[in-house]
Amino acid sequence: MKKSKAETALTRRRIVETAATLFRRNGIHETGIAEVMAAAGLTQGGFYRHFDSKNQLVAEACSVGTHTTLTADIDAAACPSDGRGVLQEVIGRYLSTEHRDNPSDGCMLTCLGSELARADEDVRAGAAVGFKKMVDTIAEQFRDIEPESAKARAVFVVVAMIGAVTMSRTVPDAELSELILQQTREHLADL
Amino acid sequence: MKKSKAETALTRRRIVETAATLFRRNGIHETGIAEVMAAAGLTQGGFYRHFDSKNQLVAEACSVGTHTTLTADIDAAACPSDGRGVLQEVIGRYLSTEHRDNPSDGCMLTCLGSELARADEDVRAGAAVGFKKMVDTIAEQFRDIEPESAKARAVFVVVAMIGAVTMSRTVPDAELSELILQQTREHLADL
DNA sequence: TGTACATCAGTGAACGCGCGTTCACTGATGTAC
DNA sequence: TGTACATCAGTGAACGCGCGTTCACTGATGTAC
Repeated sequence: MKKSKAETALTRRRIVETAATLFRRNGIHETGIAEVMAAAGLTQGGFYRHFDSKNQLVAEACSVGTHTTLTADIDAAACPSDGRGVLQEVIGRYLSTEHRDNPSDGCMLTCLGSELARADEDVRAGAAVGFKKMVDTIAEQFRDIEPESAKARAVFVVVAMIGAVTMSRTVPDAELSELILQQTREHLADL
Repeated sequence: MKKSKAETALTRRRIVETAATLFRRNGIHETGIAEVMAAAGLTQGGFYRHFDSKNQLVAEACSVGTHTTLTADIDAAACPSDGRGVLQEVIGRYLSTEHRDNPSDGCMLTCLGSELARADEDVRAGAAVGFKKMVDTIAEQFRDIEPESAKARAVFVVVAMIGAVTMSRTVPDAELSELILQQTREHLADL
């Protein structure tokens, strides 16, 4: 059963990406090793050939999985279909009902926010890497102000978006959920 | 060992409040029945005399525990020490390092945000009650605009605050954590 | 180039622990007479 | 008011299940000669 190094690395990456998706969908604690491995087309026994512990997987999945979506969205938004700016497009996508309703394809920070806040420093450091990338990506769009101010403003935009999507997923009242997204879109557009 | 009705009700409330504190500190999944009961000065066996399941406790703890702190803070802020308005005072307290560093005394929505987003509808409904109270409390402070607009604005304020405190707890970088709180304070003050 | 051995990714079962839940039992209080 | 019984909050042990982790084993690939 020995695999080539390239194949092993590929398998490892597949496990991390599968885990990131499942963590987003069901949370870290609710996602078991066996479930991750099965979803990756493997059996649980093989897990420890790639990782020392579940916690190591969590840390990797968080640093890899946090920014992927936003980055992909930025790329897609780089040439927005309508006349709106890139920033509007990114904010609009993040605060969309699609993002709200599809956590497993979405932003990890929103899906795991409060779980990450209580996690090991390793895991939190991984999440922070993703957070900083999000901030930088947004900050780049504030071209008319100084870099320092742009970063500060981007920090606010990112945390407001995270809070908004989290709460829009929490309230069962559909109207209120919409209001949360819409209000956040409007207030952030005013910056 | 039979207790009077009043005593039983008191015990039940103590269990709910103890649970709310532990949930805030360690999360729902990480907090066991036995731990809650021990912290309330009881043994685990008695739990099911008061509740049908852990989930029922979670739902109650969320609806009770979500707004307590903010409400208490509003009351305390009703006569702010310095010249600032009540709104500034409330926002300042929510976005303080004290609140960030003491989750067990703080807002449940921030502590459990992403866990709540994936919870049963019962639990989410309980959390939504708390969320709406927070929004109403903030909206009352926007006296110069129409109630509808005030509510809409308050929704944004609340979700931004929740996102900010959650992320300020996540990033291990102390400077960035401060920046998150400070920027959110400033941007919300501008409303 | 061909052969023999070492490596190690992956398998599938088992272990051990924690946690939600159940249960037989206790004994103080409430209730019926 | 006093007595006998029923109730039920609380105890402490046990059950059963799921999950993280371990382990003996397999067999295809890499490596040494």
